[in-house]
This record gives sequence, C-alpha cells and structure tokens, in this order.
Amino acid sequence: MPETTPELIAAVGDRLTPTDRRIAEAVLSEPTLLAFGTVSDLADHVGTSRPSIMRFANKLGFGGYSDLQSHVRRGLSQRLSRPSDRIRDHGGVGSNVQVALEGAIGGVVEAAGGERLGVLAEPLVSAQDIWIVSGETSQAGAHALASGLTMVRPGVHFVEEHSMGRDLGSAGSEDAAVVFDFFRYRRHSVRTARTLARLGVSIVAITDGPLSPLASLTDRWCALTVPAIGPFDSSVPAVAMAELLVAEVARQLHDEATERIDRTEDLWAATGTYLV
Amino acid sequence: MPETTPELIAAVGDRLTPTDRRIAEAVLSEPTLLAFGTVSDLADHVGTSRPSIMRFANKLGFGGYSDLQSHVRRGLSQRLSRPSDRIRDHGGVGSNVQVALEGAIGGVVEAAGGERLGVLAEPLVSAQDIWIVSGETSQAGAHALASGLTMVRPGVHFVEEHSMGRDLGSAGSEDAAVVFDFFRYRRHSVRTARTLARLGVSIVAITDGPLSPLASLTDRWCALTVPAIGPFDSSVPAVAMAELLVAEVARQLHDEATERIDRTEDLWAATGTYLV
DNA sequence: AACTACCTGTAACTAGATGTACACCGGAAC
DNA sequence: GTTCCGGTGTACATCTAGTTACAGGTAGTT
Repeated sequence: MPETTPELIAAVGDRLTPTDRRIAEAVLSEPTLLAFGTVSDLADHVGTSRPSIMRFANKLGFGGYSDLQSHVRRGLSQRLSRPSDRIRDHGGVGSNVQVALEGAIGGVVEAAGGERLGVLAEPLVSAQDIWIVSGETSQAGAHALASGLTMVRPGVHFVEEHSMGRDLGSAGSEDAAVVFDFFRYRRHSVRTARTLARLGVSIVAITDGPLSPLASLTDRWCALTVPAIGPFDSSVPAVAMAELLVAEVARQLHDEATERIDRTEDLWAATGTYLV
Repeated sequence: MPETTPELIAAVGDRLTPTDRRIAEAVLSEPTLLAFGTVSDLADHVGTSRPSIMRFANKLGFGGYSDLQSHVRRGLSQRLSRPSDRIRDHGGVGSNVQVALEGAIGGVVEAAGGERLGVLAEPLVSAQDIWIVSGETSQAGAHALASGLTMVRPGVHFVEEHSMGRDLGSAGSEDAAVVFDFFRYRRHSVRTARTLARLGVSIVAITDGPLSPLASLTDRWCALTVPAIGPFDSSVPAVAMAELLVAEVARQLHDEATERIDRTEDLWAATGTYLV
C-alpha cells in the first residue's frame, strides 16, 4: 500500500486522464494544496471543475476528497512533529535519565537555533547593567549566567530575594534583565520581572513555554523542557542555556571580553587562586 | 508582530481564562490540531464548546477561527517548503555544542553507573552535617547540590570562601563533604578539602580524573568530562551529577525525605511562594 | 447579602463545503 | 451516418463548518 502522495499518484500514473494529470502536477508541486485546500481551491488552481477533483481522489483509491485529504494530513503530521517529540516517542519516557537529559539538551539547542540565540543575547551585549532573577529549579542556571557574564562584561547583578528593593533602585531603560523560572513559577521572580519590565528594562525570559507568565512580558523568551531527576526538576537545561548565552555575548563582545578575561586571569595569577 | 503559534500565545498569555489555557496547551502539544482541525475537533479534544475556541482565536488577535488557521497554515507551508533551512538550523548553531553536551551527559551517567552512585551518595545519607565546597566552573553544580540536598535532609552547608574558617568550625568525623573542582583546581577548594579530610570528614569528590588532587583524598570520587561552550568550561556535567546524587539520597532516605519535602511544601503554600 | 462582571455553554443561523445525478461533447467503431 | 463511450462541466441536495446571540452560573466585591 503506497503511503506518500507521489507514491499514490505513481501507482495509478498510467490511468490518468489529461485533467487528472494537471491535478497531479499541481498537488505534487504544491504539497500544501492537498493538505489545506478545499475541492474548490484545487479546482480553481488547476483550472477545472470540482467533480474532476472528486474523480481524481476516487482514482487514487479513496472514497472521496475528504479521505484523500485525511491521508495526506496524517503523513504531514509525522513530518511536522518536532524532533524532540520524536525522541520522546521512541525512547522510554522518564525511566532513563540519560534519554531525558539528552532530550533536554536537544531542546535547548533547538530553542537557541537559527537566529534565536542572537536575539536573546542582544540586550545582554548592549545593556548598561544586567539584572539576573531566578526561581527555584533554575537557580543553578542563574548562577551560571551571573558568573559567566561577569567574566566577559561589567555591570552584572544577581538579584537576591531579600534585597530586591535596594538592588533594583538604579535599574532603568538602559538595562537588561534575564529572568529564569519554570512551572510553579515563584511569585517573587514573576513580580520582580513585571516590575523591571515596567521600569523599561529589556527582559529576556528563560522559561518553560508560551503560557508562562514571563513569556507575556517580552518577545525575547525561550522555552526549555525540564526533565525530572528523581523527585526534583533538573536545572541542566537552564544551565546549558545560560552557558550558550554567555558564549554568544562573549562572541559579540569579542575584544572587550577577551581584555576583561585577561585582566581576570592576571588577577587570579597574582593572587595564586589556582594551583596551575 | 509575533509569527509562530507559541509566540502568539505568549503575547497574550496573561489574559487567558482557564478554558483558554486548556486550549492553548492542546494546540501547543499538538501543532497539527490548529492547522488541520476544525473548531469542533478542537472543542472536542479540549473538552469545551465551539464558542470558546472562537473567543480564543479572537483573543489572539484574529477575526475568527478561519483567520487563525490560515495564519498557522502559512507558517507551516514555509517550514514544509524549505526543509534545507531546518537542517541548516540544526547544524549551524549547535551541532557541536549538542554533541559535546550529550557526550558529557553520557559520561556523567557512566560515572554514576552500576553501584557507583550508591557509593558516592552513601556518606550523604548517613552524615550528620554536609559541607559543600566548589571551584569555579563547578559552582553551579555545588549550588544545585546544596539546594537539592537541603530539600531532603538537614545540616547542609555551602562553604563560602570568605567565611570558611567560621563555617568549618564544627566539622568532624560524623560529617561528609562534597567537593567539586576541575582542572586548574582552585587552591581554596583543594586546601579546604584537605583540611576537611584531616578532620576526619568523609570526602566525596566530583572532579575530572584520577590525577586530580581531590581524587587522592578519598576513594569516593568520580571523573566527569567537561566540554567547552564558547570560551568557558561547561558546568552541565557537574550539575547533572549533583542532581543524580540528590535523587539517590532522596531515594535512600525515602520516608524522611518525603516528610521533609512535605513540610517544605506546606511552608511554601503558607507563604504563597509559588503562583500555583 | 446583593450585586456586578465575567466566563462558559446551548441553541440558532448562515455560508460554504462535499458529494451526486445528469447533460454535453468529442472521437472511434460499426 | 449513426451509435457508443470515456471525459468533462453544470446544477442540485445535503451536511457540516464557522459564527453569533443569549442565558445560566460563579467568583469576587461592595
């Protein structure tokens, strides 16, 4: 039994009338026509009548146009499902920690793909000061970001819950903030993010999906999938994303960043911080 | 102007009613529902009525469901017509990073494999107090361990460099210490670890190989491979190992840990720490 | 305790979809 | 020349889609 559209057409290719053939060419060159279009759309596009489309569907072995369309859509659904989902489908879900973590890493890379990483990092390059806010399962990510960013640029501040008021006194529209938080969003981090947004600070949100309260604050957000390790949520994705952000900022600030790193290295050497 | 479905939803995420939210979750987890499905399909799938779907579409800024569906279909058509772009996306940004991180995860799982995780975690189960020490690239791991262990047992202390003397005053042979450090071992962490070892504290070392100065202090050590992300070393392996340790301790302390977690949850609920 | 505002679902309407019956047209065979 | 037949378009019936109007219920407020 043939599956894809070209296979279906090829199977009856020798029994097609001229009009059938024009229809076939159209659906082959524009796959979405069959998936999305109505009988009328197709007929207009090909320059024929609706019943011809019907007969075409019948000739391919379907009871009607609806059946043909359903078949095509099922095929597309598989292609459209995201790679990470496919991994999840194949591997056992939570049983294997390695599969879960590698899936999460894949999700991070996907979320940072294309131009996305640059978009997320942009405010961190140009901002005067940077404020970092985090919830519970994301603290490790926030720490990694704070420590990494401090290595490549000045003005990085970690906003502690107890000293929030004092810390944010000087925040303004020249600044940027990175907010980490995931499901069971911590009230404090969301409130802080809202406050910062109201002050005109550019918000970069690392969170778990578009339904997150953080995602509605800014266009610069990304969604990570958070696997569970034992009873707790993993902070591995948050940390990985933080490190990607640091790497991107370092890349863009290249000269300034290397100078700053060198200075830090000199300081470490002078104070004998490291053994080697 | 937002383009993709998640972006559309995020833009109005804070103005969604409970039913809207269920709809959003459905269309996010099953992207083809919006592209292919009818209003009735969606309503049935979510367990709501057709008008609610309509209001959802309106809230997203469309005149009706048809407009929303057209928008989604346009987006999908682009993805379908240019598969080469998607390949480039996955290859360009992070295939190297992805391979490196997944390799590191594999190393962590291997290092914790067999009985090894139990051996490493054993002192953390029975110790009276736990001291956590870390170097530079491992701080995120140390933080993750400290925060996770605190959730499942008492007496967990993060040893800060500046307050080391005071912190360690009460350390003794009933205690355990987890030391994170990797190449270019930080003088402070190594010295602290030696001091603790001399006090009779059981040392658990998370480091990078048998040649590490930490590995010579104890039999309970494990070696992780640390990949580079941009100019810096990744703390992802350290974080992953920390989380495995927490999970193992939680498993062994099952009753005590659940009780403690419950108490913490109650406290969070009472103080309204979380949004949900 | 009453009120208000806002979700939410039921029911009705309209438009456009699919599918079918039928008529037309061209060419080939008797 | 007439007849048959596959291919095609027209017209119609039916059904389901999207949409809108309205009423019931609920939560929060005064």
